[in-house]
Amino acid sequence: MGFVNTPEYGKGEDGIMNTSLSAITEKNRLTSGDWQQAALDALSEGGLQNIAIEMIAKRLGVTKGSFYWHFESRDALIQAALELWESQEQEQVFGKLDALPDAQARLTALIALVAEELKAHKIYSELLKAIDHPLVKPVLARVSQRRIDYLTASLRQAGLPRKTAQSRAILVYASYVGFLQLNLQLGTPKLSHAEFEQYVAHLTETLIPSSG
Amino acid sequence: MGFVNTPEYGKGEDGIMNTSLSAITEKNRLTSGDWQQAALDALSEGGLQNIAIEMIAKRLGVTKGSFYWHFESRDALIQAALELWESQEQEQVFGKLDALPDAQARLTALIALVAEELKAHKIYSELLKAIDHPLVKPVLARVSQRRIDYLTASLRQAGLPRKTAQSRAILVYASYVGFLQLNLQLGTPKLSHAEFEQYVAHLTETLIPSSG
DNA sequence: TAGCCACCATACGCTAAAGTATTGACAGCT
DNA sequence: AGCTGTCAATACTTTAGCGTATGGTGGCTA
Repeated sequence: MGFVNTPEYGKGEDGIMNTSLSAITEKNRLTSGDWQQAALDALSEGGLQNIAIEMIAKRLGVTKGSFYWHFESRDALIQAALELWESQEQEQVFGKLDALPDAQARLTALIALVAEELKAHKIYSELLKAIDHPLVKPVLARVSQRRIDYLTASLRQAGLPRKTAQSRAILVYASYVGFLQLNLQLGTPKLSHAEFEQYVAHLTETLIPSSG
Repeated sequence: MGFVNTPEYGKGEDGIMNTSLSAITEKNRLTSGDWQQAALDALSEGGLQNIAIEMIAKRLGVTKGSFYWHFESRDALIQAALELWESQEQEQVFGKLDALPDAQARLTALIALVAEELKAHKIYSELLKAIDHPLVKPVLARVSQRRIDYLTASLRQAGLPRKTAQSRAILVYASYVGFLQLNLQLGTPKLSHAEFEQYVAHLTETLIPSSG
């Protein structure tokens, strides 16, 4: 159950004590999990290039010497952090929605979930900008595909025919990605709270099939 | 009418001979316009970080020594290239559409225009990924806002009430941006030609008001 | 034809950031 | 107490890319 179960980045045995994630582990000694979480924090703040070892080291209160004990290279850290994100991702996003049995409720809940906590999607947005990196691309492709598939299934359950559901799922997801880039990254167009609410309402009306 | 009319990057007088753009100017000597165009090419291929002086110099058959005669710095090149792009942009995208008087025809033509030549949007897509750069952000904000405004106006002309048109414009443009990132950059979802056609048709039906 | 000026080459300096080598400290086990 | 393994500090090397300093060449004008 440790975070480092592939032999590439962890040099030690990693046998027992690798269970805590956030909040630096007891006794000031770090685990690779601490580095992964710190890397994700840095990523969400300043993009992939902000995953800089000396900078994260300073933030963790140590130096590079520590880092290169836990990881083989910067790429290894990135890869491990992405794996962590992908798993956290899957729990958080899908875990909440699978509870709802009704497809329409699930779809509107999904939109609300995105609308409410935009900041939680910063990492996805940053990864999108770093898509050129060979380690990022496959992760993002998997996550995006999973989400689109999930959307497609929900739309079908909501009554759309197969082909329509496929196109609609892409449309919904593309509008999500685009809005993320436009509003979160670019800040354009600037929307007041009311305008934002109105946009969300319009989006729901236009793209989510109403019960019928 | 030269490309360098702000005194920052051109050191010479630039008085007369700055008229040609692509296809390196006569006699193997370069103009700042050649550098700008080469920078845009590099940008569309490998992103902003691919605007690397020595690399472009090699591609143009010269060395850095040439570059720093024409420009003060790398940032000056980026800025000049972005200005060039923004003006080219405005002609190409809006020039074609303004010819059509009917709003609906304009909207469907717009979608077709995007669907046909995706590669022409590579630069926009790359700039979106480089949004953190202080020189990129304002340009992209201007361009995006102009397009959204244009969309809003067209949607109003097509019969949508004001508030609806505003939300719809954002929705359409967000779906454009998102699809760009997903398909152009990520390659997900992979669509066959038929599926792509179907998606475009679905998008038109769903988001563009039909004459009535 | 002398010479200036636009354009370019060459060689160098500088910095940020990754990665390496070596040594050190502390904790737990024997 | 002494060993050993785990985690970390320090100092170093390396690389990429921007920027600078300076000198060279070919065409245009006086």
